[in-house]
Amino acid sequence: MGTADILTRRLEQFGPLSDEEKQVLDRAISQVKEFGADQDVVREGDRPSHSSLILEGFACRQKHVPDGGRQITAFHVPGDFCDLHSFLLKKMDDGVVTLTPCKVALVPHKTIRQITTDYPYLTRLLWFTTLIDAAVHREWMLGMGRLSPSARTAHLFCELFVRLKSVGLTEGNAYRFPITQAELGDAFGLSTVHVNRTLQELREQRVLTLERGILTICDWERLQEMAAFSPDYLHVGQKIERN
Amino acid sequence: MGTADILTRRLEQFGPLSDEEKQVLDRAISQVKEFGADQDVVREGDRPSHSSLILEGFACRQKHVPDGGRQITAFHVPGDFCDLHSFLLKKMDDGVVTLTPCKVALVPHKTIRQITTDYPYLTRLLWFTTLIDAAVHREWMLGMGRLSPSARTAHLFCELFVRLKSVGLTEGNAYRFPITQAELGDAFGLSTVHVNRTLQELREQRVLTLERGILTICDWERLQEMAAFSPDYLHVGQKIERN
DNA sequence: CGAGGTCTTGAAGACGATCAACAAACGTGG
DNA sequence: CCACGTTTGTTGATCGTCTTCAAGACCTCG
Repeated sequence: MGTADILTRRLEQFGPLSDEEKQVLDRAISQVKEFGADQDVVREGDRPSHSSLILEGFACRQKHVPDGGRQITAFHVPGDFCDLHSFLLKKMDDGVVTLTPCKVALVPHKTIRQITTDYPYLTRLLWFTTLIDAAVHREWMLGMGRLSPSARTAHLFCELFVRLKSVGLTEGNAYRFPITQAELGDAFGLSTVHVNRTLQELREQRVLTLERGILTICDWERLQEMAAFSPDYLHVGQKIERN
Repeated sequence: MGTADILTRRLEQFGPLSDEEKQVLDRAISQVKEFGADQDVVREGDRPSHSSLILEGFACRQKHVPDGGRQITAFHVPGDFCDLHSFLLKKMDDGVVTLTPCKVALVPHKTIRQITTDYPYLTRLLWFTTLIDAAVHREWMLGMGRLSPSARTAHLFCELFVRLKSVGLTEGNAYRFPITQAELGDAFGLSTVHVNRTLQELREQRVLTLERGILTICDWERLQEMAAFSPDYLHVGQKIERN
């Protein structure tokens, strides 16, 4: 097993893989690329010839708005195939940007195409991961449209806890959270100032602490409750049948 | 050709279909169901055994919020496979509700599974449509997070014009728009009152009229400009290669 | 013609944005 | 290891936007 280790582990969450399938995934990676923080992995409007799998670090997807601002549409953590959609969509409607230094594996679209022809089960697994992305989008829409800023913030912390735990990147009830308040604002549709005040509110309620890039959940039950969070939409541990 | 006509026409937009593939799609429909307005097609939390294709009428997808409200996450028009994602996601994270009386075709998940095994090209086309759904979600997030209410509203009118045109449901620069202001509010994350005032603003600017459920675009250029609309994300007319 | 839903209007108040200034943390090089 | 500069986080005050509540007008369909 090479660098595809994290990809096989991620997909195995959703169903067992044969040795052959694991090899196919391992060989699918053509290259591993390193990025610094705040660098473009793929730009909005690009037509990439490969998709990117995050091996290490945090990244996000974003769309620009005419006046110079941006909307962050997703956060990505190791194991995420952050632009798998470009395999079929061709032209990127959003861009991928690193939030921290990242190690990224590249998988040529040609290889993915071959997988869709020869490995229907792997295809369903890959399709499945893009459907989860869409489910996360919907949950974010709910947050932006109908939840209070504090609920929205609490919700993100819940979501990331579940997602990071599923790839082994939590320590107890804490995890690394290297996202700045300005970036949170761009994700929530709030000003940086308001994000700051919202975080203070969560701290005052003693449901979490956030110091030096480490987020610690003090009261998981109450955090979920404040966020109206249910992990169902993340589909962790759901199995796709092989046949 | 039977009721799958609209499905083949929709998918043919994205690449040619062989006679065999058309037949497969035609036979995939197990049943056609009629719904009145404001009826559940699939409920949030359901585990349906089939997916629904809208043949006639308008529908939406929605998520409930604890306090009794809802967030509409998508509008659906004829030709849309509104819950294709339930094929792999199993448990619905959102619900499908009709906005007007609808005719809906049901396609068993078992049949879709078979297609993913035997027809890789059809599979890619179907996957593609779910990726467009996700791209629309992202565009809505941009609207909710970063666009003014009037831009958001203008954007929806642009989007629906392009989508309805692609299935032949526009007449000149007008189309049927049976969505109430309360429903728009649930989609935009705005109060009904504010939606009303926003529509007045658009009318005063003479870019559109909306009377008796007919939306007429008076100034397409300016409407797009106000909305920062570019149809790219809808990928109409993009072709998927067969091999 | 009447009833229910939808649209419209006004006024009050809550909420979040913006601006500006300062504090704290971080990292980089001396 | 400390000094310094830059980025990130924090605070207060003001202003505009959107919500809420409540009432009335307008459709539309039986």
